[in-house]
Amino acid sequence: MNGKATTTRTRLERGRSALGPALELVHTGRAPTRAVLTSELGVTRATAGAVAAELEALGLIRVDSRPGAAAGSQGRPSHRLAVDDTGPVVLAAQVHADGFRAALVALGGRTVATAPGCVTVSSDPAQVLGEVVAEGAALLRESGRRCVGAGLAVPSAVAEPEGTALNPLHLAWPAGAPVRDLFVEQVRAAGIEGPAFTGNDVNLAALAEHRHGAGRGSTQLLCVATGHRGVGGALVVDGRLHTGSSGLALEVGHLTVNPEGRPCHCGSRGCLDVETDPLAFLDAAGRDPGPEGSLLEQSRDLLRTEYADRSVRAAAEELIDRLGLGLAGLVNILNPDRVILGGLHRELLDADPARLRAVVADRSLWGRSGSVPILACTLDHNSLVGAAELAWQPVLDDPLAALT
Amino acid sequence: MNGKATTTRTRLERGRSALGPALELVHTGRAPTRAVLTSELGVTRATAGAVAAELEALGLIRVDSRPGAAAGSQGRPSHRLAVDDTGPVVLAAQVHADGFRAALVALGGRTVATAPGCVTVSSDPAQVLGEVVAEGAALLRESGRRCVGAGLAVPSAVAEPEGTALNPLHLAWPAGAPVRDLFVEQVRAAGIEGPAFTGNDVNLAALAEHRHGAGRGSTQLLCVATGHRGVGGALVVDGRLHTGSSGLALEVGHLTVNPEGRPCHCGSRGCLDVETDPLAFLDAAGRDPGPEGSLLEQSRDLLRTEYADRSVRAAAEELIDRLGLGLAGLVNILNPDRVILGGLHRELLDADPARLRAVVADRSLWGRSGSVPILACTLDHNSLVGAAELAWQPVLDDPLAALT
DNA sequence: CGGAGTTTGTTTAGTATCGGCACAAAAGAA
DNA sequence: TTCTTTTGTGCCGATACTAAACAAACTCCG
Repeated sequence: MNGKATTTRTRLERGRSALGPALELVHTGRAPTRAVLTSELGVTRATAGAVAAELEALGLIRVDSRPGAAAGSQGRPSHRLAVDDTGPVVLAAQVHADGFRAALVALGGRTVATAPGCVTVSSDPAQVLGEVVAEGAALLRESGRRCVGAGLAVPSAVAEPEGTALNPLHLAWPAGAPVRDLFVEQVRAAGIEGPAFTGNDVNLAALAEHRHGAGRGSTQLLCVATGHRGVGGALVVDGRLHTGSSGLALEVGHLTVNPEGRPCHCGSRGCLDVETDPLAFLDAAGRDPGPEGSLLEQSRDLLRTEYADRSVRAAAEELIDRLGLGLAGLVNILNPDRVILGGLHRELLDADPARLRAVVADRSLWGRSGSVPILACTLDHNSLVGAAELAWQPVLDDPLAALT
Repeated sequence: MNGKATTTRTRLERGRSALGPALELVHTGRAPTRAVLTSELGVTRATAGAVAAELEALGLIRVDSRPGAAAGSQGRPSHRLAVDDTGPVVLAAQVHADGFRAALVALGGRTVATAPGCVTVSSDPAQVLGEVVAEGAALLRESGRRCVGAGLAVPSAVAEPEGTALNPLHLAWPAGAPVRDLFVEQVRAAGIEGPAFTGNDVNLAALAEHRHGAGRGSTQLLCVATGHRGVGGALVVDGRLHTGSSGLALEVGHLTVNPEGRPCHCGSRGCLDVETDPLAFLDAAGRDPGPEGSLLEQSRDLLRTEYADRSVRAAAEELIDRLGLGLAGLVNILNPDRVILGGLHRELLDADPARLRAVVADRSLWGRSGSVPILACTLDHNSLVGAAELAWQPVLDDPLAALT
């Protein structure tokens, strides 16, 4: 079978071209069987069989030819496809306002090991990245797995192609810190194999939700989220992040949603950033930020336990109206087929979904684009999973080239 | 050579895969010689030669092997490539507030025949489209050329996949008119060969500018224009129109650029639509729209001949500031690498480029994304050329399949 | 229980689209 | 003229498929 030990000249350069798409289908759960793989790829059964066999030989997927559960329909049951649990992993890392976290993530977005994370954050990016990579390296040693890449999520816009963090506001890092180079450096220093990538956390969360969460099947996915301070946005078009020409697309924080609103550091007033983040919510509800828990946690607790309180409810409705205005503007410009909200925005959606949807529909230009589904994100640690997606991407693009 | 009269089973289905990219390179002028084609395609000289020969055999391009002008460098001079002037054409049609126009457009965006157009516009879309298609059919008969498709530009958002005009405001057409189907019907009735497509005029103008005008080489091109009433936007990403999930992306007219501004039919105030279009300019300059010429022509005359007038200059500066605010919002969300302005916006840019660039830079989040080049469009009738691009697209995607 | 029908996997043969290589052709430079 | 540089062309083989026939594994129905 596939005596492929012959001359592999062009194989190494271009690979089997259906290999990448096939792996992506299995990776995202869209090809549970070989028969589905055949139709999704639009190739013959012979080709799909060869591709699946080659991916299995690479240790990336498992082809289960045993009968298994009845398929439900008649005809010969199809071989089941699944990512290989014992295959290679990538190192995923995330830095946020309250600490950092490292994890090993297998194909399919499955987290196979997580370090507890840390709550002390230094103002020196190199030190923080060194610590998080060290945790990842420890996980790798324990697991004994092969590592094929690393990804890092940071709460800041990351300029391409330089890989610099332009506004790491709540990390106390210097603006313009070369996070990508620093991360690559630390990964190399720790002896971890494979390429290393860096991206904005909301962008990566959107990527993760598109592949493994509430965004599956969407072709134009808009994601908006707020974690601690400020608001992030992301757009996934046909399965790829829309990063703009220099990685700065979807910086939605300075859409005006309240002309007489709070002053913003950008010089304007009533920006989405300062009108719909957790601090704005606590402020609108007349609460002072307490010492316990992050701003997001305090806001979430308030929304979930004291929603009956008049001031809490009024604050929620005010934020929902502002958020809806911003979303409507984005919907008019981007025309997504799905919107996913994260962080506090997800909590606001849960609190009063009808109100948010009504505001968006009212301010959208046409009924249909205004009736775009607005959903809550569904993955835990979606930025972390998204960082792993970044690292997996070369493998998904060309498995043969990436693993040799 | 290439005795290709054998079995053409898969050829008909998939075509030579480098054929489309090669034709696109010649079409957009990025492959003036066969040597450049070789490097641009990233294939061997042998492959590029075969591809060029096949495109010549199809009657799409001409390969000029005569010495010609000295190449400037040493070595054997490369064969020159050009689109075939005598090859097939597409029918391009445009409907706007002041009339309609039909033309025949060859590869390379060259208009080979134009009908004078008409100034009377009926409120019945079928009648207008029938007349413009009839003019196109007459041009075709005169020219004796082969027609491989037709494209139509309309001043309205066109919903996909239905092909309906959602807001044909200044045509007095009913909202939701099925323009795509009507156009296809008229094209079929006139006996014109090939598929027929319909698109928004600003979208198509952006496509044309990207391929043949000021947008060449851009990977993320933002285009904003205003012709008569209202403002249109378009985004071309990696050479393809970004239409959103249902064709409604880049409907930028209702960005708020002046919270205390003019009321807009959308229910809000100070929208880009009503703050930066020709009517807004005439209003700001204290002039009543006259009976002679379109609003755009009147505005242009005023700007070019009476810019010294205090009221005209003040009006221009007011509109520039509003437009800059809107552009800055779009730049923050889309992060384009180039911005092209059309219609009155182009005139405003010409009137005071420094002011407009300063406003955009000031309201953009980071210096670099704010310093995006802002240029005037360079093509005459760019919507018409864009409509032709739409019709050429199947040929550019797969020349063999499209011509058989 | 057993055949018919259905769906999927596998084998074999064939082919389109390239890459690699050697050589020829057309220019400038020495 | 001769050498060097650059480009075009013919030939061979490899890759990644398709097509078609056959085999396998299940359901359905009598």
